[in-house]
Amino acid sequence: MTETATARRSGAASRERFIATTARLLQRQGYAATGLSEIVAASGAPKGSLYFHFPGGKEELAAAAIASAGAQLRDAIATVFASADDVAAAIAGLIDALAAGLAASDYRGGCPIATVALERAGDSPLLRERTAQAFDSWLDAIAARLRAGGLSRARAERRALLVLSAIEGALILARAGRDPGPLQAVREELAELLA
Amino acid sequence: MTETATARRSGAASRERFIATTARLLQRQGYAATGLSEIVAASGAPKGSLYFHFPGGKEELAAAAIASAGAQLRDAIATVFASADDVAAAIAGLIDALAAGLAASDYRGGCPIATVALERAGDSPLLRERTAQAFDSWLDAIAARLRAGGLSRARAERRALLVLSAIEGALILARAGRDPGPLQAVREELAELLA
DNA sequence: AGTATTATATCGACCGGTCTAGATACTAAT
DNA sequence: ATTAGTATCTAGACCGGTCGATATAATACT
Repeated sequence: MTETATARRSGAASRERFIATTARLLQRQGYAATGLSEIVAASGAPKGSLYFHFPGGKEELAAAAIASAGAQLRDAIATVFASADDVAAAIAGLIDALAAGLAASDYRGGCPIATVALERAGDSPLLRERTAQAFDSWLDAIAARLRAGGLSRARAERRALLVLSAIEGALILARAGRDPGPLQAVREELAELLA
Repeated sequence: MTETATARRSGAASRERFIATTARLLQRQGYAATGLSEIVAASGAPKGSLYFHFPGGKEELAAAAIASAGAQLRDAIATVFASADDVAAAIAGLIDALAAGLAASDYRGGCPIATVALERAGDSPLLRERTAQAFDSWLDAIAARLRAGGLSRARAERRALLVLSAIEGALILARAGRDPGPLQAVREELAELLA
């Protein structure tokens, strides 16, 4: 209840470092391939600290990392959308930003949560739920922009599903092929559809 | 070169069993979470046999499983397409078949190779290449159908990328949400676009 | 006899997780 | 204002279990 200030500040800092490190590793290699030792080493902290901040172990840490990465991308989507004139430009801008990030990571980045979603959806209800929530938050952002562009609520939600699905799929294809082509194709096809 | 017949037949049979078992496990839990012990146990074979058939170990076995699953889905796509009157019906039929398979697996199935593609694209050139080849073979099948529907080669290839991307993405969203909604939305939106 | 295949035992390395000890910093009583 | 007390957080050793991989022997077939 009565919480000490400075002790918590330092503690919260290393907690955030754990989350950020984990999010990056999960994005690149998924859940099962990311060991706690690797997380601890990359965070520059001992293993005991990790289990102080995340008593639930790897799963709780991953859940926090997924939530963090989900919120971060949701904000990034909102930022891109805010500086776009029309719906087509908004989607194109989002895809371009994702394509740039993917290439910058030498095709190791991609969606920050898709890998974990696929790996753990069947076995971890917690992670399944967290990934689903992140996807939903992105869908909400896209659908809101589509509604602002004149679509009805139902149509906007349906179309947002197409847009996000196409982007997620294109990120997979681009990563497997080490080629931004799929993202460009999706951008152009969606531009036609949205026009 | 001179290969014995019956010994190889029995050997080839267990080789196929390894591949089929591995393909199923990779689809459901990915590469890193699937142990060789699990594969061996599910195959009903000893571990020594596995390393006789796949001296390259886990990676070679996974590559064979990916190739097998890729060819199998390519054939399934061709089958669905063959019994569809127009392009829109062909795509809708494919999505319906995938949605049915996903629900039948209690949302554990999905794309047989996407998880491995995301997990290992950055670390295993062999698996990256194999997953990319499988995606390409599906793209070819879809593009061929689109060309038969009247599109030019370039437009068909671009649109096939959108179609496959949207399907792959919808499979992720559906799995994370345990809900066929994303697949249905993509089917309906694509039907409009293709009409 | 000779090769192909199976079968099992075992390897070192690393897995996620737990434990205890110690350092740090804020609280509260005097 | 000092200091004893307490909660927070760090630190690293350590656990049983499982990982992918290998070695060697036995079996089946030509």
